[in-house]
Amino acid sequence: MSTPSLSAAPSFSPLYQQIKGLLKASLQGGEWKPGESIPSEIELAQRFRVSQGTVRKAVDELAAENLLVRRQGKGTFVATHAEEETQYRFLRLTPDETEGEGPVGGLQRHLVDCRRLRATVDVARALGLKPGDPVVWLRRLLLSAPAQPDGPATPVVLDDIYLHGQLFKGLSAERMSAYKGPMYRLFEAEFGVHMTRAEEKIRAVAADAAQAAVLQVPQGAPLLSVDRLCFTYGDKPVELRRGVYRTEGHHYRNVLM
Amino acid sequence: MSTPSLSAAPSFSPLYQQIKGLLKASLQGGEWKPGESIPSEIELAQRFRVSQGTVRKAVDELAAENLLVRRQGKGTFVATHAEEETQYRFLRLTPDETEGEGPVGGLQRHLVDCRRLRATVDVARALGLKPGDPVVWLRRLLLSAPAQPDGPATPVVLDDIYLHGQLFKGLSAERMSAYKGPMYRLFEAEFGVHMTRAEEKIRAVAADAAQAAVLQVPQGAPLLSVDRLCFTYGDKPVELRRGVYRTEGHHYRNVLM
DNA sequence: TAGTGGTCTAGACCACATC
DNA sequence: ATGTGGTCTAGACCACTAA
Repeated sequence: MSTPSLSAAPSFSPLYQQIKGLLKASLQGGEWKPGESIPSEIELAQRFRVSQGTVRKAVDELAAENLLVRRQGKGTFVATHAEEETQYRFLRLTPDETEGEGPVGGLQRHLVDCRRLRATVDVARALGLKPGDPVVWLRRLLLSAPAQPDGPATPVVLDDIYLHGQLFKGLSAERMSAYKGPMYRLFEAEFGVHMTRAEEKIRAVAADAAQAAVLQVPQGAPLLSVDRLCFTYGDKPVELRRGVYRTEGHHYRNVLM
Repeated sequence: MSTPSLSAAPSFSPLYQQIKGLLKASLQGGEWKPGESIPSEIELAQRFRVSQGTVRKAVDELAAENLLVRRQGKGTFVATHAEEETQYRFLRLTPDETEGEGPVGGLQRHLVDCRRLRATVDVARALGLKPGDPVVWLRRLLLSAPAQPDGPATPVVLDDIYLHGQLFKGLSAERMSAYKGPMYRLFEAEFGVHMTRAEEKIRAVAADAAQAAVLQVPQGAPLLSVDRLCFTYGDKPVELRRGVYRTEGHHYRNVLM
């Protein structure tokens, strides 16, 4: 391989970046599903006619972006929301006393409502749709494990979730309730939509009457408002989530580097 | 170099990890100051008696952690809070209308107070001190640029800052006010303390009387409470910052991967 | 034992900044 | 022209996993 180059690659970027793009395209195209293994580095090197080191650098970056997961001795796998470690990858709410950095443990999920609606202007804009396009709307509640066993669980999160209507066609309250695992795992398993990345906008708001009733706080009590826009492969927005969090006993944790 | 190994390295970890540790130690020890360049990869490779590729991997990781900054053709530099790009590296508050992902621009800083105090129990615990140990306390206000030029600036952030007393001995209101640049740059320049990392705990709270007055909101209005613990080299905690943010017109932005 | 990812080396060449 | 980081290769060997 005297002059390494991809056969028909007009763009002028490093080889490993081009490989990375091809791998991303394969992920987006569904050549490898979440949880599956991708070909070994040697195979990929042969396929793309580059050295193993170049493939390695591409895979390294995709692993750093949490699109792939490397496991020594076993292979490289497509990231999924199925594993224990990544259950609540996007939920940054943590009990106050916890020292172990872990996310909130022992949450109960409760689906309040699920309907098919037409996108409002702001929802449409966030999801890249036109106003009036179909969306799926979910409302669900998260309750933290009770202090004593058999004690009452306290509600901590109320989420309003808007999903891209085309991608989540058959979603219903029944299918949601039947599923035991985390929501993003269900989205992968039932609709083939893997969430890769999210952006959140956080504000402090006063609880309105409805929120106050559900979260068992006085009306006007301060709540954390978390607007999350969640993307799948190709940075395509597919979920808008408006959550309000109770932050007595819990907090939103973040690390800055 | 037939059998690559560090002369006296009893631990059993990859070479590049050991190199990384040595580089970190040099940063912590002040061999290279923020903004300065470190030796070239070739020099480091000779010093540590490893190949350039091994040094490269160590430096890559330190650059990923924002401890070093690579500049092609120029060299590798110790990260600093002086550059434009990293001015407000740790401030995640953003104007609502902004599309460009940038942090809040055109902020006015106003120092309200500055005293030497004795650490309370919680401050001491956060900073790794004993209760009663000396700390420096700062209160400062951030005001966003006015809508119209010559219009009134609106207060958006009220920070209470507690600093490790030993490290910030000569800090005074005068020195703070005299300094034009960002606070973390002053800390580097005047006290040799570079902030490497921070952890934040975010809650929604109701404005008390004092906060309401300063931030020009009604008492009881919801505010974002941001508790930041900031670390220097060696993960040593040196600053505890309790901020309350107004979030009408601004929001705390976060990206989840 | 074979296959995977992980580490390390040595050397070539490219892109960028500076003199 | 020189020195820096950036890319790419080829090959050796190690560590882990599974059959």
